Amino acid sequence: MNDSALVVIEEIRRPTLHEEVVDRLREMIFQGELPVGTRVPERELCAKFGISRTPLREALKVCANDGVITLLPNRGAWITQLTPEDVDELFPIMGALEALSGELACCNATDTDVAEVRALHYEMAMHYARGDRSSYNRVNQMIHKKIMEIAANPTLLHVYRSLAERIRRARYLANVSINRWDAAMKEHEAILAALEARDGTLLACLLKSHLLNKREAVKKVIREGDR
Amino acid sequence: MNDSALVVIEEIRRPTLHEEVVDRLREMIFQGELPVGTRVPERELCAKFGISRTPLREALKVCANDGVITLLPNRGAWITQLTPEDVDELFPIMGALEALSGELACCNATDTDVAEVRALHYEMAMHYARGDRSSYNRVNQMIHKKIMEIAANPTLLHVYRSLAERIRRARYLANVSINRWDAAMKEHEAILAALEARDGTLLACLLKSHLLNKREAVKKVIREGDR
DNA sequence: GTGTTGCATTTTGAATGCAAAATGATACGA
DNA sequence: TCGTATCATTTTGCATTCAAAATGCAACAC
Repeated sequence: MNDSALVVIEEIRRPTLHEEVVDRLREMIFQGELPVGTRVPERELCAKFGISRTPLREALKVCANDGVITLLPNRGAWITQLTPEDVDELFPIMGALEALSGELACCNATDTDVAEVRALHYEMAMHYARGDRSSYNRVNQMIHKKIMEIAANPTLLHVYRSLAERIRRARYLANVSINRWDAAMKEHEAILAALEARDGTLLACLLKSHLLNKREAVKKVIREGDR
Repeated sequence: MNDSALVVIEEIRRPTLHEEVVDRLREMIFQGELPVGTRVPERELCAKFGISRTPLREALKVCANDGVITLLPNRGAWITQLTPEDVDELFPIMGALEALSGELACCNATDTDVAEVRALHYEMAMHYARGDRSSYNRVNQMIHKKIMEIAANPTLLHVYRSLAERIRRARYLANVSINRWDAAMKEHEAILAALEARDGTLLACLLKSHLLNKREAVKKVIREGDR
């Protein structure tokens, strides 16, 4: 057999319906189309997606396992309403994971990686200078995502994502009305410096506290009842 | 209405079939009844459990999301075969989470809590002295579980469990032939001391390295092809 | 008017049915 | 003999169906 040409071809991937539906559900919850604390309109969603109940219900089980949806036996599926206590549980965990991503990133980072983060950092600083919060937030996320990528631990990314998904909307809403922008920007300068210095311990520490600083803002959003 | 008598009654909980099946599958994988790397015999399991395919398949989606099972579209469900790389990804994450549990435990621990851990520690020391590995391992797990409980973060416990599930069998097999028993026992003495001193940072550090010390043993088991 | 009971309707959980895809076996050709 | 093509069989993904449970409402008793 000829093994010269085809070395590594990316596997053809056809997502099954339920996987697709999991993504759609998450997105709809984030967008507020499925408001927190309400019942999932099973029949309606089946119609909207043009599918039967089976794949939708499979997706609901998966989301329930991730905590995004709460399944009340015989009483339907509900969009999980986070409590402030949930947030207090989630943030330290995400903090620990983000800290780990920083540690690992410092071990792995090539000069190119660091340059990429630096570029993103300045792009973000630009939006900060212009007072463009929306773009700032977008690039901000890209930086954290990039650090996770440099950490090169797909499992870590998966775990982090599944936790982050639970507070994604509240976090977004909290970011819209960011009220410690100057402080956050300063923190990001320290984060970049730590990465450039490959100081894993420091970067871990910075990322952790940077995240924890958002906790109260997110709790506030949740207490104010979303919207 | 009379609200004097019924204050808090525990909710009646009837697990749905798919939840039950998730637990059964995990247990069967741990026991080696469903050997790693093999296909899940869907039809056979339905018969064995006396259920139809629907709840079984729902359970498979959930397990797949947790990484215990791998779903190949149109080609069935397979018991995930961990690679040494997977282990290298998993251990740092679990280390970070276990470290967090130590930190939190130091914040929360009452004297009663510490006394309970101390008692477990001595029980474990007893089994160590008698060379009873099986009992040692059992009590060992109880100590780590107790620290997680003291940390009082159910979400943390859930995340940790779902990761631990993936290497549960390999970890168990590695423990059976533990070869650094003396060192592990010493580490546990330091762990107890740190908890008694409520030194969260130290305890975090100890728990993390204690766990990481098991990594190579687990990888060895995996490379040797289970069994 | 308030609260309970019984019944019709809706929703849920799980079994079954069916079409598409994958698998395996056999026949055929180089 | 080795490889390819064809076709029957099995397995999978999803839709549909059905029984059990929950919900909503009206009739009734107090």
